[in-house]
Amino acid sequence: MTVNDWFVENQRDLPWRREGFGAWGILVSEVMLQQTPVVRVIPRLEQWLERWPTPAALAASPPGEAVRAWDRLGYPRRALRLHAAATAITEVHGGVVPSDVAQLLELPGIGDYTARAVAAFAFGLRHPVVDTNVRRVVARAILGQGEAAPASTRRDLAAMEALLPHDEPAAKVFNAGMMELGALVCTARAPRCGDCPLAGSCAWRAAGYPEYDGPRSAVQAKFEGSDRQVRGLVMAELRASDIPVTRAEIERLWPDATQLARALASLETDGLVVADDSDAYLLP
DNA sequence: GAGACGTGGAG
DNA sequence: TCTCCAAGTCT
Repeated sequence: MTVNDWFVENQRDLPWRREGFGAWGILVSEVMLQQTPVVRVIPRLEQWLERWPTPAALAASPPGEAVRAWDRLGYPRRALRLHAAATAITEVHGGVVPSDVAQLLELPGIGDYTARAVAAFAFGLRHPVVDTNVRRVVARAILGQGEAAPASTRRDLAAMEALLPHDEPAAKVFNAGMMELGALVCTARAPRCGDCPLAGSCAWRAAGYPEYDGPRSAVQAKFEGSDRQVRGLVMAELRASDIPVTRAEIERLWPDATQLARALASLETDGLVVADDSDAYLLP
């Protein structure tokens, strides 16, 4: 069976796939989905779009409100960048999400994946879309490897380009289908090869599922005790407060004063936190 | 290219 | 309990 046929039959009913969802909604969904599971994105996305149905609406709110509404999706710099992207769309593109990949890449927080995802899914343009799912499916089905090598934009885009149907609508379905296949069937942990439309032609399966022996991506640093954890605690405190939080209150969040100061300073550098004139802290 | 950057669910 | 992983981006 082809990936496209499989997708038409087996795709999930996700909000951003609904007819007429809109480029802005798709852009927001793609940013929220960066490193964050679908199930956690859906409720937050719907609240977000109800409050900010257009880029101009978001741009008209303070950036801190975007950070607050981001809630616990993680990587709150994404919220700040999404706000900055909304501002750029409003001021530079007349409030209309651009369809051009190069223009999308100019927007804060929009990288190689998201730019092409928006161009392909919101505008139906034929661009290879490569995320972690696609890289894994290609690694297995085409290259015969159990895992994808560390990401390489040039190589990954070329590999997907070679597989992409020439026809524009078919290309859009194929992009979505490869991602969906990786998300539902060709999963990282325990792939369900019995349900895979590519089982008959899969190079990895044909080779007897050899163990992956290539270069591996770096293992994510331990979270417990990290600056990331401290930053997360500070941000949760600020999100929960309508008024500036005093330095003393923040210092109660973490026993290591040096590490806390470092985390707080990095949050200020990122623009996620602002200090007022009485050494209290708040969202921008 | 390596490393930083949140959060929470699954096995 | 602990490791892995989830539609990446930026420096």
